[in-house]
Amino acid sequence: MDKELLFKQALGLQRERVTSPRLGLFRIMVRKSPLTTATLIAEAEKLSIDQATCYRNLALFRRIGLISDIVVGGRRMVELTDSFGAHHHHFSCRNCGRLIDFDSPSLETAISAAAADLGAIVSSHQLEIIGVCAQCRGLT
Amino acid sequence: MDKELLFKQALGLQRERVTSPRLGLFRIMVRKSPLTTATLIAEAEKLSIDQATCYRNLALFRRIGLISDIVVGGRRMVELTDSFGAHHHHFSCRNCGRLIDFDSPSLETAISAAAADLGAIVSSHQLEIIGVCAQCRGLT
DNA sequence: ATATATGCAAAGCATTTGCAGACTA
DNA sequence: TAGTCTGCAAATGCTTTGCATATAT
Repeated sequence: MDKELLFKQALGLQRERVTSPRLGLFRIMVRKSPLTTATLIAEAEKLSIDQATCYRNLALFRRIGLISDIVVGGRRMVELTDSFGAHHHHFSCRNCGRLIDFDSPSLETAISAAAADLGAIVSSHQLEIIGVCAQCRGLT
Repeated sequence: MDKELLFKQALGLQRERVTSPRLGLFRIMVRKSPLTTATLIAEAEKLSIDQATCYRNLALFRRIGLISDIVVGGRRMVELTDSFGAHHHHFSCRNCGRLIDFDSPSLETAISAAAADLGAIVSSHQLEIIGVCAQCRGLT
């Protein structure tokens, strides 16, 4: 369950090298996922990691399934896949912009059922709900 | 139920003008939604609509809720919102790249329930399932 | 008639690429 | 050591903006 170990193993399995910039980028992501490329690049710069290296490794991480691209609250972001955290979905508040992670077993069931209806096999899925959060509704 | 009429009304309600480039862009979208900005710009060019006009109107359409940004099959796209078609979700086949629209009442129920658990009100939601389609599985 | 939208061209960001040196396995 | 990865800098691509003219209401 050690994320960095999983990360190194994932690279190893693909015959990809474990380098210090790669580890640095991964740590930033663990800390900030989901994040924009701009944020990643800004954080990476503090560690003297070049932006070309950021983009090259984003492509690599994507290729080997470590991250996925999502749109939350209308902004493009990159997020570590479920391998590095509990599976979850996003609720995005259109009033305060807050992002809330959540999960629901019955939702998962419904998703599997929908895919089964199509005769398809699911490898992953992502859901975003946009609305107004409890706090903004004054329920808190 | 005439889409163009709805479109004109939506603009009118916001005190936005109905212009020929706007109508042209809308028609392209009705025909190709979901599409990439690159596709939109390419189609628009055939109608002598400038790319600056594309971007300015994409921003407008987004602002008044006519389109939304999604990521399908790892590609950023723009899609007409439910006002202009039946509500649906996307299934994207990782093998053949095919995009299948689907909807499922029990899924909708599960989504509402999940939001209710958060104390939130839903204004919209979007789901993408990635997997292998029936045809690629040889079930067809 | 008046305010807004458009096309064109230029500016501003974001992303990718070429290359020589640094580093992993 | 051999082959890959990195930083740097330049190139490319995507999106936004300024301005004079055209257009919708």
